[in-house]
Amino acid sequence: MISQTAEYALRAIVYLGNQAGEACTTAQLAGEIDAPPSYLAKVMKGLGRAGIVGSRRGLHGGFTLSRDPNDVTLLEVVNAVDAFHRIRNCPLGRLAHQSGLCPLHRRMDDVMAAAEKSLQRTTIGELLEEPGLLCTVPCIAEPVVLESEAAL
Amino acid sequence: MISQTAEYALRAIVYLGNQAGEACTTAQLAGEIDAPPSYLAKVMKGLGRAGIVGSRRGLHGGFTLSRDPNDVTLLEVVNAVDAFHRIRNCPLGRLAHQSGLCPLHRRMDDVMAAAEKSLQRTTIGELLEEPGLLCTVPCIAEPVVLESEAAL
DNA sequence: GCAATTATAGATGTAAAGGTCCGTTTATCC
DNA sequence: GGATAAACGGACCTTTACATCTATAATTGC
Repeated sequence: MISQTAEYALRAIVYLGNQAGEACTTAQLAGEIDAPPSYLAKVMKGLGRAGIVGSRRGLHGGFTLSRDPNDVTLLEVVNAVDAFHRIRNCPLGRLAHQSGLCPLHRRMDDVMAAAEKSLQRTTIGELLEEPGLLCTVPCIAEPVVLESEAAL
Repeated sequence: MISQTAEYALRAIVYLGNQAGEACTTAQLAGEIDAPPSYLAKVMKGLGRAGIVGSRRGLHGGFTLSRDPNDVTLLEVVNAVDAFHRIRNCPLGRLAHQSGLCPLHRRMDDVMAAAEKSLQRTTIGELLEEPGLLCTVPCIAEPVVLESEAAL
């Protein structure tokens, strides 16, 4: 549902939203949100095409949020890089189900619909205003050493 | 979220649930639920290991539901073949978020949690009792000709 | 016991998602 | 204008999900 690509996109947008208009290069961003730099470049391209971020080339260039964070929903970000899929027709192509899915797929799509709506309800702005630290903004933060590793 | 593999598994279980104990071979099943036979064989193995279906080899063998359909949840079926993933720790491994996710991942996991719960609430039995035709039980059903194809 | 039928196991192939690399273009600084 | 720093575009590689194939083991009917 949320691909790795969408994860990167969301992290990047949240980070940019916190930067108050300061341009941020792909390399910087990649470091901050812990994404592979060259792949992130691709993801940012997608966000640019969708009009969510703007970009400037050359020295002191980089990416900025091009819209009000309160106006950008999580769903928009996800859809920009990796479209969210609802079940619109019977996956088996049954004629009898052209209008109206069977009970199974009705439920499945209900789940999808709820997820979609939930992503649409939340804006980047809301996340920025919430008290908790954003994990794209590490303060005291250090990489976690897992118990399994620590035991070695 | 729901992989192709999970789709096949759910279709198969729904179909078997409707067969009232009659054993069904992989080849038969594959035809009915429109899944690649040799791949379905693998999927069924997974369902067998999870104890959801039982199998018999040899002539007149095949698969049967090994439990009461009212007792098998959609989530169980999905988990049997392709575990459902929640966000339990900060994906960036931030120490500051070992207990409690950041606002972004809190939302993301909320979406997952809702989906998980929704899948857990519904049983195979409920689907079988619903009025609509199951699309794994084609009656009048013929493959749909899409408008885009019909226009050619 | 033999032939047919079926699940089981595992090796292999294919397609899509995830990820890297490099040359080109645009902008800035000196 | 030359050097540098960035996004851009596209070719390429890698990993994983999806799918196929073949051989083996269990079961049945004769």
